[in-house]
Amino acid sequence: MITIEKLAELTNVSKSTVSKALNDRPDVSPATKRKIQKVAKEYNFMPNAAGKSLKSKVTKNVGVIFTREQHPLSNNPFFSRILEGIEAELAINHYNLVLNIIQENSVNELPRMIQEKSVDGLILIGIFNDQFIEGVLQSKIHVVQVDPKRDYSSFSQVFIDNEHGAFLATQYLINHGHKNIGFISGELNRLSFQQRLDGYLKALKHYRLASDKTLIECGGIEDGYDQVKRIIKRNRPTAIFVTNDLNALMGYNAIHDAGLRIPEDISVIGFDDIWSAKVAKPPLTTIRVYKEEMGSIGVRTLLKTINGEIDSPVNTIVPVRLIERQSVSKMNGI
Amino acid sequence: MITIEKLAELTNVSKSTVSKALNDRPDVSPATKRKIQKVAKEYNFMPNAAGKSLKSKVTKNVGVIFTREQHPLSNNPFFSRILEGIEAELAINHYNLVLNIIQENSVNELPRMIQEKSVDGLILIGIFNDQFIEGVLQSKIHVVQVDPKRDYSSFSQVFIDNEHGAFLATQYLINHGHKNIGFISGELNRLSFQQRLDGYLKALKHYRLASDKTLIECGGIEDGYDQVKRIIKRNRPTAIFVTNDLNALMGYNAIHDAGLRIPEDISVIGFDDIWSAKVAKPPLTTIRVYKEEMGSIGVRTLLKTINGEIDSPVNTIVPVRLIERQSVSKMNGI
DNA sequence: ATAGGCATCGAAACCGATTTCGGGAATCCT
DNA sequence: AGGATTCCCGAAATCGGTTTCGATGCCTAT
Repeated sequence: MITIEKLAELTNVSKSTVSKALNDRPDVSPATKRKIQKVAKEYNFMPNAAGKSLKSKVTKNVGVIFTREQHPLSNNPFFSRILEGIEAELAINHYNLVLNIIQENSVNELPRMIQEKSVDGLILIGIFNDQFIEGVLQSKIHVVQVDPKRDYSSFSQVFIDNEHGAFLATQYLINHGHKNIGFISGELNRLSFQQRLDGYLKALKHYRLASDKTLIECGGIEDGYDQVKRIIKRNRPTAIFVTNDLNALMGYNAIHDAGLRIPEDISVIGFDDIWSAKVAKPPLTTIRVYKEEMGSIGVRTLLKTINGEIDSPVNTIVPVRLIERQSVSKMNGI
Repeated sequence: MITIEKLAELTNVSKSTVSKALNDRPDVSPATKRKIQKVAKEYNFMPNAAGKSLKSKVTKNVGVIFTREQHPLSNNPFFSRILEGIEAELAINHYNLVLNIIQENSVNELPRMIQEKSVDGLILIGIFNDQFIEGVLQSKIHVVQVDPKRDYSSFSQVFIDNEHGAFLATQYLINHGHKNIGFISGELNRLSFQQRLDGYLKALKHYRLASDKTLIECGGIEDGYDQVKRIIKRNRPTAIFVTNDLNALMGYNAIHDAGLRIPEDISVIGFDDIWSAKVAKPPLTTIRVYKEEMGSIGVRTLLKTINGEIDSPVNTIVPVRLIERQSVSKMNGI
């Protein structure tokens, strides 16, 4: 492998001049600049990463940290989509992506890449304990949080428009004549679920429907099957808004097992628009979340703060959209 | 951030001694070793990655490269599972994971991480063109290929036991009384599909059933819906072996649209065991592939070759298992 | 002709680690 | 006691870049 030193010999200049030529610095004559760049290309020269970052303090790496709960992350359909968005955006900006997956509430030390100073910035997705956040904060590294489960005001954040999405979903059910609408979600201490509940309640209020606590099922062991089962037994709704597709599809089975049909007996609407939603029987009407875009936006704002174009945290909200399929029916008279 | 130089001042020794103490070299007295390590822990010292790898030539990074076709990789349910397996195994071995996703047949240059010498080894998943392979080869970097689509004999490889899995699936259908068994797969130039076809044919031969070309549908635009549709129209089988779950589930819809029931009219068996297979209606009987394990094995053999414990390529085949669910029925008389 | 200014280049320091090698002190052997 | 080992330790070189700053040569203005 060729080094800058060898290039200097080949072109009969000093290695400082080579460095300056390759970085297009002003104090090199256009002629020698061209000469050096030509030879560099010829020999397929690429500066050694370690040498470069040792002095310059920039690594051109960004760390991406996901947290998982018990279950493998792969079950989270957001994971790969967001990751792919992040990867693509980093690639076109010539940054490397260093991936880390950590246990949600493991109190282990900071990832090595932070302590070793081998990343210029960090993208966080998931739930992090205070100790972790504290450590990141005092490492002075640039951070943006994607789809935060709590409000981390010290970082730039990329949000899903949860409230609006939930509003759309609920509104859609209402417009189809449903008045008895169930709501199912995970723990409300996850920001996104709280916001989706807010959107649901807002839509009910807007259309002057009473909200009913027996129609709402949040948290506990988040299992669409059991949640749907309970809500059907307690107060038979004509439609259920399950705030993520994974549980909506598990809810499908609960509905079938109760001897009911979708959407004739019960309508279901989801949130996320994962792949399985499309091939489910019946295909699930849901709120689409632009996952790749979230990753891409996260990267773009991170790079801006790395480059000093942003000095204080900025929050951005990415829109959602209702995808109409076949899991919602019109009620009588509509 | 504290450096080795500062540590030297704090402990009143030279920085060479500090380095040796922290790396547990023999020529430092136990006493000073303890002293230095204590202070290092106290100040939370972590050696700078760039400085370390510049001289020592080891980066403690491994590159992971996936290829994708047109579709986003996220649609490939193997992606996240294998990746997660890789991540976990790298993490416990204190390696960083640098992720790259490239277009399947883009002739672009080698990923920067290779040219910059910022990884100690490479894990490849997918299809790579010859130019790429050539580049990797002459970069002298250590490589292992996971689930290869062709036989890259110059690298260590981790295979799925495709042939045996296909044999198991076909055998299972035969044991349930099916004689007219369809086979659907992607292009046979993908090694895994060829091997699955081999297993299918082997099982037919073993049970003395004739194979029938009109029952076999490989490649083209790989779309389970159309493939199943065609095969049903051409030669109505009582069971179909679709060699990946994704297409098997799309095939479900084709069967339904033809007015047929699963498994009463047509049995279906898949391959891969993706998440959706479990929640489909009916739940899909399939061959489980241990995806995390493949990633983990890939990493382990890579690290072994990095450490010089392996000098020539080694292939490992990871077993599969039949997961019995409800998409296959017994034929009359069984 | 001389001073000042500008463009171009290179020597050397530097970044933070590892590693080599030589020297001094302590210990061993006869 | 004297020589040979062994044990510890540090000075300095090294890895591959970047950056500072001074030197040189040429051009211009006076």
